Order: sequence, then C-alpha cells, then structure tokens
Amino acid sequence: MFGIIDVNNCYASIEALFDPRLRGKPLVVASNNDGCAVARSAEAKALGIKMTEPVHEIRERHPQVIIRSSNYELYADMSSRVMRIIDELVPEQEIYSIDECFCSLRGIADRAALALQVRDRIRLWLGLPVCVGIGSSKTRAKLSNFIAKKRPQYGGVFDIEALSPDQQSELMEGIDVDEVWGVAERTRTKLERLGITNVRQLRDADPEWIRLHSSVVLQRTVEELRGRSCLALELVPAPRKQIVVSRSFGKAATNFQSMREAVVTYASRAAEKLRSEQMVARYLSVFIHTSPFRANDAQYSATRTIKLPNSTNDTMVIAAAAAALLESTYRDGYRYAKAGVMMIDLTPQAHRQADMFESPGNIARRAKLNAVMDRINNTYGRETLRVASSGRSRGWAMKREHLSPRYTTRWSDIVVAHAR
DNA sequence: TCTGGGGTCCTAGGACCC
DNA sequence: TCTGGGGTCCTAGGACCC
Repeated sequence: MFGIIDVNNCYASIEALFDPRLRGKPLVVASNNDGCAVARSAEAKALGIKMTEPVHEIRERHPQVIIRSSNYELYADMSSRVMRIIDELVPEQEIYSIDECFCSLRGIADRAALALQVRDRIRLWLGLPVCVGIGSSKTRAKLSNFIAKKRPQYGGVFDIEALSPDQQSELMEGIDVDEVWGVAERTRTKLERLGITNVRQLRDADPEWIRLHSSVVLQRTVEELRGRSCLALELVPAPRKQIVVSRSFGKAATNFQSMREAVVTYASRAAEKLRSEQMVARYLSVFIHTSPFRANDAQYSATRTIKLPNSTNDTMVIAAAAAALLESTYRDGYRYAKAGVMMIDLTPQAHRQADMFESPGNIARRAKLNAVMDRINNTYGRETLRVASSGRSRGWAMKREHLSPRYTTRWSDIVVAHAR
C-alpha cells in the first residue's frame, strides 16, 4: 500500500507563507527568465491561468495577477523541512520531487489517520498545505491524490481502496484519462482514437492490446490502475545518468563571445555538480539553438558531443572542451536563445580509470585546485572564483525581476517581527 | 521585449561482432 | 541454385514527469 504526499501549489504556497500580503490573491510563480508560469495559487488557477503559460500574456490578460520569480534556494530549503517531517511519521519514504514523496503504508492499520497526522503536522509546523493520496499501486495513489485535491470535502486525504468496486468504477468513469500519471497530451489523443477517454476505460482495456497500440510503459500503467503494483518504492536513489546545465538567455545572444561566456559558465557549473556527487563524466555535449517562438528569425540548432580523453570532473578541462565544442557548433548570423552543456556516462570518481600518459602529480594538483575553488565558492557564494573565459559582461544572464528574499538560507534576508 | 530546467525511459534503426 | 541469425551497442527522437 502506497501513499503520495505533495504540497498544494508548492511554490505559490511558500511565497505566500513568507509574505502574507499574497494570501488570497492570484499569484503566479514564473520559470527562470520570468518566462512562463510554473506554479499558480488557487486564485490564479480560478482565473484560468495554465501551467507554462507565457508571463507576458498573463500580464496582458490579468494585470491584477502578482508575479514572483522562482526562488529555488527557498523552495529547496522548505522542501527538506517537509520531507524531514514526513520521514519521522511514515515507515519508508521515497522523495520523488521537490514537492512530493511516496511512502509505504504497508501494515498500517489506520492509513487515513496517519495521513491526517502528516497533513496536520506539516500545516502546524511549517504552515504549508499538503494532500495525501492512498492506493495499492503508485498510480492509484496518485489518482487518490488528484481526488484529495479536487474535492475539499475529504479534508486533503483520499483512499481509493476504501471504496467498493462499484464506487471505484463510478469514480474513474468521471475522470479524464489524461489525469492518470503517465498519460499526457500525445497519449490522450492516441487513446481517444482508440475510444478511451476516461480512467475507467483505460483500466478495463486489455493490457496486451494497449502494448500493441502504444508501449510497455502504458501497459504498465494499465496494470497499476488495476491494482497490480509494478513500480516499487525506491528507497535508495538510483545513481544519476547525466547532468545537464542549460539556460535560456535573458536576451538573445548574437555573437560568439557571449555564447562562449555562457557555455563556459554552464560547463563550470556542471563540473561543480559532478564533484559534489563524487562523479566523473566520460562524454561532454554542447547544444545551442535559436528561439522556435520567433517565427521570423532564421532558425538553427545543433548539438556536438565528444568523448573526453579521460573521465573527469575538472572544471578547467571541461570548460576548455566545452569552448572547443562550441567553436565547431557555432554559426554566425543567428539570434541564439539558449545553450546548454550535458555530462554523460557518469561513473563514481573512486572507480576512475587512470591513464598511463597522465602524470599522477598533475592529477593530484588539479584535484586540489578544484577542491579549493569549491571551498571558496561554498563559503563566499557561487562564482566567487571562476574561470576567466566565463566573462564579465553577462548580457545573456537570466532575468529574475520579481525575486523574493532567501528567507531561510541567508542571514540578511531573515524575517524580522516587530511587536506593537 | 517576453514561451523553464533537469531528468528518465522506450523504441527503432544502423553498425558491428561472431 | 544457393548469400544467416542472434546479440549488443549506439544514436536520435519521442513521450513523459515535476
């Protein structure tokens, strides 16, 4: 038996938690670059504002909506507090994303009571609203969570297994198929052609037939909807397979110099991430592209990958390789919107294969240099020390014009309460 | 002016091996 | 006259999640 616990309108709820003026107002949290909506308060949802809707369109249509830039430092800190509270109450926990976790409810006599306890404690200790869904598979738990959110009369907790088979069928019949975990736009369209539009129809479809017309992934979803659990709780996070650092630019980049600054900056960040996870990478990819939304602009996109001479997490090596890759990728005369760096084929640093042509002394010195850089940047802030080719102009840097303070992670931003 | 970032898994087809 | 079969690995593209 599984539970899924998630924070309602997570980023919007956190923003409103620290700034009470936002409560009860339509609030949208924007993606990086203040580009599109990634979270909405209940009031913003009621206005019909959709996920990933462009911020400039929201402003035009609903001038009263309050916009906040996303503040991941704040959200990540609040997330870890939520996860800690849950961990103390449930037997086993799988952190699934920044705002949700699965847990095992096997052997719990009164599941609903435990779920309510989790909900109440997070509300009381942190001031954040959560919903809990319960089901015999992860997919059914997710469906319960959807009901818990949609129907406030259940008090934020719903357990589909507490219903009779007939009640379950009736409930599922009233839910669109694309509310199922793993079914999005494309699959919904495909299923529609097969005559499947609600959850009950998907559950009752023949899994083999589904595999023939779609994929084993959807077949598994059908099995899960039927209550045969195919996706286990993952208590140990699987080792990561790749690291990506990419950003859209605040304004279009139109020359090689800007692009190189951006790519070197992202490559440095990727190397830092590798080191923080004690991993090394064998392959490096660089990609750049223009904006597909600017129909009148000439379009260009390209990716280049190289195998590094040795698996590495050395900033200087990775930055230089990324800059070299960019040279073979870059074409003049385009308005570039985005660039990114991917580290691929990751292995633990401890297993790194030595190269007979490398000087051991040199390797040790470089490791020391990178470690010093990490220590300085951890103490004095990101990019205090960085490679020179990452540049100073930063015309491409992302926009965050409505950023809230880092209330819980910076001394200077801490909230002060005044007695009256 | 303005449309996110980071990740996973699956599938199909080609290259290559024995 | 007659030109294999089974396996792996890699890549690109698609779909999905939050």
